[in-house]
Amino acid sequence: MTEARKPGFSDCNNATLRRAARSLGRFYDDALAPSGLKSTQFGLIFQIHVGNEPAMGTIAETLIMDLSALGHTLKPLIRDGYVETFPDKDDRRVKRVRLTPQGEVKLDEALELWSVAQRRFEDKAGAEQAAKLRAALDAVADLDLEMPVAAPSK
Amino acid sequence: MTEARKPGFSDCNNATLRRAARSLGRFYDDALAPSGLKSTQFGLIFQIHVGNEPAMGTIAETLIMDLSALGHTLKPLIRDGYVETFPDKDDRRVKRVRLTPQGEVKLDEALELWSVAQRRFEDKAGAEQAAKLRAALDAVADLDLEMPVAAPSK
DNA sequence: CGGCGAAAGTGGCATATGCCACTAATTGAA
DNA sequence: TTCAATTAGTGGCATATGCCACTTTCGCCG
Repeated sequence: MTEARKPGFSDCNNATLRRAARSLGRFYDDALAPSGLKSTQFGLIFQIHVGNEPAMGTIAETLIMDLSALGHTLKPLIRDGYVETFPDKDDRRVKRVRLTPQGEVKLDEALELWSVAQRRFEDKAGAEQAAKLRAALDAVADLDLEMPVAAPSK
Repeated sequence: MTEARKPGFSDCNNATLRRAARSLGRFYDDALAPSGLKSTQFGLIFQIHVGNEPAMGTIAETLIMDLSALGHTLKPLIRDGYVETFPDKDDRRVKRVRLTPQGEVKLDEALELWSVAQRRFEDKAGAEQAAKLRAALDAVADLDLEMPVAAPSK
């Protein structure tokens, strides 16, 4: 095969996804910059806001992220006073999370900025296209891709 | 408005994209684990491989990533002997990148693993759907979203 | 009731990414 | 030729994410 027919890099779903994520991430980050929040922090704060004082594990599951990663990501937000945690009443292993009043204020502030970016994106990409893209992404995120276990052994 | 009608979090294109990226990233990472490479490193190595001893700036542009981020990401690969850099003949500011023989070997090894994951993904998601998704993601990545400058001042 | 295995987090370590301030090399214009 | 503006990278600093090894709690079973 000629040099041109390698397995095809741009065919990698993951690479393509990450590339787009970097691109879009910068755009939303720029838009949110005035609030001092990164687009990831905004997303996390929003999730906490809509959740009912969610447990860390619940948030991690919803956002499909590693629990420890969530813990790390939460730190700067706690440090800056936007978020606070408290132990679950019935299960001391569980740590619940909620926004502080300042966190709520900051969220409102960020939402303003976010909606501008969101609107601009939808304008450029087409609201319908955007909706389809999100649906496709959600479908991908929820796929059960687990590689079949080599040998179920026994 | 009722609690149910907030601007809609899952409507955030960026958040949805990141969530999917985390999900898919883990899948590809798992698949590539035996090679010792992360999916991101694999993508980067592949890009270097197909490029013609590309300059760092060129790679960064292609992958839509920050130049400094690329530099950081390259370090472990250089440390492990998969990649090496050398100054451009005509412009000493430019640093070109290429795979070492070991890097080529590692790439081949990773490609085997990658194709298994890729195939599995396409099976689950549908090759056609996957192709459409990649096209949509590329379109998003290449959108010119720059926020219109507030005031061109002077 | 004692102990074992599961569940939920934490901390440490490593990579992924960005931004900013700086340095080195070039280029273009006076 | 000389110097200001531009271009390509580097290093430092901070967040984003993951995995792994533990520690603390629970839940359950004998």
